[in-house]
Amino acid sequence: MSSTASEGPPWEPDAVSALNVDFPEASGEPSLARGHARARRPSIADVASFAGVSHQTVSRVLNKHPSVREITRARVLAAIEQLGYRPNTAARALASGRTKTLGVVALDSSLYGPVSTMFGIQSAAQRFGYFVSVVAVHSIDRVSVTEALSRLSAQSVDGIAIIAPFTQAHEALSDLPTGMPVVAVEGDPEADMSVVTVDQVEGAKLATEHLLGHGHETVFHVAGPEEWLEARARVAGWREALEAAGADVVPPLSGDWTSRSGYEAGQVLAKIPDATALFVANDQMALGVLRALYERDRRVPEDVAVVGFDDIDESAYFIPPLTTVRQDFQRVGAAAVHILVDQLRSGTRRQEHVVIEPELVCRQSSSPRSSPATAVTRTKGVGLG
Amino acid sequence: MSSTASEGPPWEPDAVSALNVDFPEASGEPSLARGHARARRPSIADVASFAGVSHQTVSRVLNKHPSVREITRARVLAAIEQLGYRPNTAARALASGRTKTLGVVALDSSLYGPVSTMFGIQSAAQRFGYFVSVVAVHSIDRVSVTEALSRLSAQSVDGIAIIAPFTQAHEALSDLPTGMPVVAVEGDPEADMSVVTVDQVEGAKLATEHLLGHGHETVFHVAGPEEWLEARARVAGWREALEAAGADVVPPLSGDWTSRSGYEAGQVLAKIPDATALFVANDQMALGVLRALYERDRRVPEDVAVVGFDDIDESAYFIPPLTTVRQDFQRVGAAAVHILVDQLRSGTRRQEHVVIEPELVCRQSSSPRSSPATAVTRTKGVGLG
DNA sequence: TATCCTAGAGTGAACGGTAACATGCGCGCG
DNA sequence: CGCGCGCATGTTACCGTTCACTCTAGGATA
Repeated sequence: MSSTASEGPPWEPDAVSALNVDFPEASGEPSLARGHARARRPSIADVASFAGVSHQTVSRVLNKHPSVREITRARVLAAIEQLGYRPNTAARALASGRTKTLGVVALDSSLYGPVSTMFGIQSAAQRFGYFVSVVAVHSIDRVSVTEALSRLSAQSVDGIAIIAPFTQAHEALSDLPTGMPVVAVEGDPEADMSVVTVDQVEGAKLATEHLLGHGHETVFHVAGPEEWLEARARVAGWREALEAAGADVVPPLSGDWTSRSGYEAGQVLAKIPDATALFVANDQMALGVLRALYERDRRVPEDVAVVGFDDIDESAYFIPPLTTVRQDFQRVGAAAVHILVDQLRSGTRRQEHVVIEPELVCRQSSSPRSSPATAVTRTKGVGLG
Repeated sequence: MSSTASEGPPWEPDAVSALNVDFPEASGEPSLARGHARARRPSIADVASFAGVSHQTVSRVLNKHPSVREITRARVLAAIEQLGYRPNTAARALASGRTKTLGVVALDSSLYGPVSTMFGIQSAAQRFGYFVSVVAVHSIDRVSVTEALSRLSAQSVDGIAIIAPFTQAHEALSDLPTGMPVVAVEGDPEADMSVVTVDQVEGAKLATEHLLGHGHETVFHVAGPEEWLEARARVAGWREALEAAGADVVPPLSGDWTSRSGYEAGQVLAKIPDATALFVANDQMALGVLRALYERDRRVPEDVAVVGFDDIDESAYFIPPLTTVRQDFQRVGAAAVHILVDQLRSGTRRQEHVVIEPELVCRQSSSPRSSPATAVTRTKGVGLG
């Protein structure tokens, strides 16, 4: 009768039913609890006998097998709805070997990049009907990563994403079962596995060229920890841009991503008269740098221009608002999931390298001071070159 | 013979074996991959026949059943080690009904508090041998939360923690199957379920009293969004402190936790000459406030004293360094997991309310300016009363 | 018209564990 | 000395799906 509703069972991630916010509150069918009937959850067999078909037919409907007559399909779906049936993931996993779960290895820190990436992965996975199981590691030594992978593999996840931008992480991956799809997020593009990265080199170039374009002789750099691939790539991009412009390359200072380390680097840089343009490898450190400059009465941007990296939410409200390089972590996460799902579907294990382009966001910290009101709201990359 | 090694199988979270970083690299037993033998993973039956016992005996060893002779136990463990056996979680879940997985409903944002809590939960869960499955929600309307719970319940997690500090979240919980242990993190202490909270009222009082102690007539407040219980509790604590001191209660402004909203509030407050002391409901907003005050040439702390809430990593490097209230999210997460695991073990569903005390961290933004060097490093709550 | 193929449906056996019950054996007790 | 009890172990039945077959009817093909 009312065949206008979306096809397929209600728990499936389905673009149509996702939009269908038509919530029949008054309906007799309770959403999660079976209400008064304290019996066990209905199984596929219950559905089968209720619909008058074999359990296998129900299974076929559930898995969208083509050779099921439309009328039968409808009867089964009706039975499913009636009984409030939900498939048992454990049983499904046992029988099929697939868990519909992706594992994520994430660094146990509130760093903006990793966290945003994790949520990006989570939301993309959800769209594809996958669960996400997170294992956090305190540090990315090989032992920790191996142990994390071991946990995930014990849980027999279908695929693994590692947000652990270290070379060591790649080594640990080598002793994973070979069948398991893996993607390294912000990993080494040279590694022999699928990788999703933001083009850090390009981002660093954008930042450096932007500063050079304002007439600075050269650009000083506060780098991230050497173990981080991102930190290295940003150094490389910065160096390339300087060399291309024939500018001096002053050895970079290096921090550990924290505001504290940025502050310390800033204290050094504030004493160098020539340091009129700074490219800082992330926004947190840039905050520390700004503070150090402020304490030494070096005005930003008049005396020193500063550019950060990441575009954290707060950077538009630093003093002064920070010019920075934005990375679209949502897309990074989505790309990672795409790769895993593709490999899962096709069964192939080809290596894919997705590169996402960053974007320069110009604010006051790198340009002659303009009126505050406009400067604060103007966050899109308005070229000043 | 060599009974000095840790008891029990190697994958178990075991304090002893966790410390045992004695990594026999040269051992013939591959850690994850079965190496050349491309056969399927060994099952409990393989272990049983290898050890010359029944599969049930193996199961008993795995589950630490008491009545297994020591010698048998050793034989089984040896077989397990030999074959590199790892239990199949899906099969275990199917047979036992328990998945050893905790579900976490988290807000899809990089807000410091929720993220830190999530990692706190993750690491505590890991200690207890539980996996963590995360479902992110974009907002905490009832529909989103219900859907998130539905996903977790489909995955048949053993227990659920909700980091969603809204009253609506509680409503959604009501249609969960009644058997499922649930804990609300930063939830409503009045709700009829287990709750872990930081004492927000107390934290707000600390902040307010601190400011009053510096001789300010009254304290203005920039609150968080009204839907957030934490925001409300902070308002309540602030109000209580003011009333206890007989100070005026000026209606609070309210923001949405972002620096932007703090900036907007700050623009208003900067115009009010009486506003010499501000308590801002989180550090991000405080950043925006500081910036607005800076633009209007209101000096902090000389003209206006500011106190934030959360103690994010960056707040020590704001201009000036921010006095704020620290919450120990690691402990919050641990407490939440404790409650769930307790309920799981005992089978009871008693309500527990754990309250964690916050701590005031004094920095320059609220006190007469001292020398920068000491002020930056002094982060512990040094009373200035 | 006899034969083959295919769509649609059913049957029984995995999948890898846990749980309940059965068995054998040594030992204390009336 | 027979009985019952508890320990150590084995046997068998699930748990809820998917998978590899089988079966059947009807249409195309020769």
